[in-house]
Amino acid sequence: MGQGVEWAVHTCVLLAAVPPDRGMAAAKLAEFHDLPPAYLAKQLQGLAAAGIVRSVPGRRGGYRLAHPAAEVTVLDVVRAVEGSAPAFRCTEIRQQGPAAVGRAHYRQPCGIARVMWDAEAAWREVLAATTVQDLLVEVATTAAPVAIRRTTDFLQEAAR
Amino acid sequence: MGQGVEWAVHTCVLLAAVPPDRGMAAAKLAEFHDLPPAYLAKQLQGLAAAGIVRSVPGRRGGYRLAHPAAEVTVLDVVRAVEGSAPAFRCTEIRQQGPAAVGRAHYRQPCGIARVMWDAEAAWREVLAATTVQDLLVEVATTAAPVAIRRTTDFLQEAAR
DNA sequence: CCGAACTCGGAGTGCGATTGTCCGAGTATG
DNA sequence: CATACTCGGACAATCGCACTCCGAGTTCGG
Repeated sequence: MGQGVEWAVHTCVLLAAVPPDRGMAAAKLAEFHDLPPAYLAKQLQGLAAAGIVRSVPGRRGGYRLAHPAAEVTVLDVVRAVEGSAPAFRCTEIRQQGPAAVGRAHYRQPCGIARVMWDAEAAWREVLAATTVQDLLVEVATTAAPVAIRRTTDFLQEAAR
Repeated sequence: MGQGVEWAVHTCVLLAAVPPDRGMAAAKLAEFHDLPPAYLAKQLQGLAAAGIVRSVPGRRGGYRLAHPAAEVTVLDVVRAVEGSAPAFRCTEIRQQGPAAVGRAHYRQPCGIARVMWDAEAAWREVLAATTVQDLLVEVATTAAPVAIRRTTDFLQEAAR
């Protein structure tokens, strides 16, 4: 799993904490987590292309969530960054070798692939059950008061 | 996900089809699925190191399953080849940046990491629910009779 | 109306992991 | 005891990820 996933989810949670009609520049988003600004920008491009965030160009531009935080699941963010291709690729090696028979005889998909795909479906189901809103609420209720204060201070300074 | 996973699982299912006190050479295992012999040998080394298969050196040596096929889960095979490290690595970026506070304030693990790890746990659970024996039975009951015949012919010729 | 500064967007680069290959050490056989 | 066949680990090529930089576009201030 790529490193960018962690950054993207954290960034979306941060964006969920700014007022819905405000945005934040990519450089500020990177500064909040001390990340390489240029590379986070690349991830944000992926999020924008997937419709998770909306980019606003210009002098006071930046990024903002394209939809309410309660409607954005963790799965959406992961798929935007990592792509939606299944992790397991079945190359149908059962159709190769001395025991292979005509292609028409393999009507059902390979049992191994089915198990792998079922596992990935269970994985996606868990990720789809949690929204960015849920994550924000959890942080807001469990984080130390000092950390919350510093975050609000940062938001007041950096939000547009 | 690595390509070797598919090869390893298919190979274990094939090994489950040979009599328990017999084995098969790596070259023959590769020939059955038309795979690069040297690279499959590498995967088999991983399986042997993890205790999934047992290697027999010498003139009439080869590989055989180290345990009954009903006791080997797909998860075991995947972890032997891909490693048991979690796909998602939490680098604790919440502890970096201007809003970070002392390390002692982060008692609970990061909520994002928890969701990711829950998803991976669900993934592993599905993979652990299917054994190599299950896969072999499914192939034996659903494959075309011609394919089964060719497989048994191959086994009689290649098994040791 | 115009200049300027700041924003996003895509093209370009280095590195680590995976893929793939080879030859040597070891063992049961005849 | 010689041999032929096996596994085992050491050795390159390829691909995707991590990272950076500069140009196009837009809004703000004068």
